[in-house]
Amino acid sequence: MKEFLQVMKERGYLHQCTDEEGLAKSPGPVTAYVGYDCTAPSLHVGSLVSIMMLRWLQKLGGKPIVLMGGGTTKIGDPSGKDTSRQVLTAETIASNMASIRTVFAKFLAEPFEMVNNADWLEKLNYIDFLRDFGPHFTINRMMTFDSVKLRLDREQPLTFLEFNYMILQAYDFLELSKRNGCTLQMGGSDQWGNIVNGIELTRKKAQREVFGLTTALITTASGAKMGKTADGAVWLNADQFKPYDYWQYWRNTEDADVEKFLKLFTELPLDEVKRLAAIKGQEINEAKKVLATEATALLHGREAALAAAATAQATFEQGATAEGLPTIVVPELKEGIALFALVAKAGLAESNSKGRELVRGKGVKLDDVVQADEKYVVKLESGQLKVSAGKKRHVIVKPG
RNA sequence: GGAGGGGUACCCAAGUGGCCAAAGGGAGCAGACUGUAAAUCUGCCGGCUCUACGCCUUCGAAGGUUCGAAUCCUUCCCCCUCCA
Repeated sequence: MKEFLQVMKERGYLHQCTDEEGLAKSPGPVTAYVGYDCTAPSLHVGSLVSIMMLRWLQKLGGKPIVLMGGGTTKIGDPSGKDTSRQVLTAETIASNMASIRTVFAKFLAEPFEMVNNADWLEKLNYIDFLRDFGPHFTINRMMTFDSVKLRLDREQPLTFLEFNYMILQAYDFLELSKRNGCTLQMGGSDQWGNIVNGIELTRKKAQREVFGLTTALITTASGAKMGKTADGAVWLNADQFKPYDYWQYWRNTEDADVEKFLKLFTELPLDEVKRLAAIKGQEINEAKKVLATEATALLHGREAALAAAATAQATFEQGATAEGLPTIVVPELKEGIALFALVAKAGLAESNSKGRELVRGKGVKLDDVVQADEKYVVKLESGQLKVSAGKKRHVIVKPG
């Protein structure tokens, strides 16, 4: 356990821990869990930090539990949010959960526990639950937690439904400590309050000493939250975010973040990380490529990572029309199609109007040549053409 | 229940009868510079198409006044502050 904490600290995961010394002294393999929402069909890179923690835990002999919030997602966590979450249907939650599961199989070795809190939360009887657990939570105390306080301070409504979320999450911890001998809950810093509640409840109801550990919210050096790109969130599921795009995401890391990300999102030894991070100027791009390949390999496998790296190299460094770029068949090419329409067809712009704007703004290249006339007619009987929007988005189009 | 203040585009925020698809900022996209980085500068930035200065939808909701309303009137909904 000591070793795990050591790694957490060295690699920059650790933000707060309820009792570091106590946790370090835990005998035997520690069982720890992280809870995940099922609000979307995929997790995004924001969740990656905690997934990596579970991975490290397992590598170092601990037992990771992945808790799927099938029950709590029906309530909606108010932490860090200004407005209530939209209520999802049970079907949506179930299908999201199934989709999210696949990611963990890539990061964790079998066997690992995966549980769904709907299994116990949905069995609860309201009156019994209130009587058993209600007395352990005071409103006074709950009002002091950030998730509640922030909402109130900002004069945003907090519904009773959401107010109950932290109680249910606390109950999860108690339940897991009983059924799985779980003694540690990990999560993002916004989960601190929820985690602390769980620890207290477990102590009161089960007389067990359990621990909490949080990570700092990971932001880029320029202060932006991680995980946003031109096309939205950086999803972990391959069907929503292609390995190549994932590789690109890491490749585009800011200089100032390279070291931090290498530590958090790859498993390279620290001296190797240090060596890579020491590179200055243009050469730091080499470090970014390593970061991209290593991070992609963890999620999508080394083969996919290397393929992405090769595609990127061909596209950016040789200016070639690389394999691996998305290819779209546009039959209209035979007849000739206006450039703005082609851009839209190729998925590089949302509509013809957007296509025009992009072309006018000198954002479109045909086989690496800028073509700023939106009405330029592209005609292609056979073969293929590379259409680029900006520097990073490329598509191959062919007539058939 | 009483008295005030407020609800504007993805977010913040101006606008208080025509010049308003609506200032400014942020975010986003593109360009320049670079290193597929950051910072900076420039352009675009409600939507759509036949790109016209055209059409459609927007200033909490519904009606009304007016040639014309985000702006005035009426009713309603929601939020905030103070009082009870």
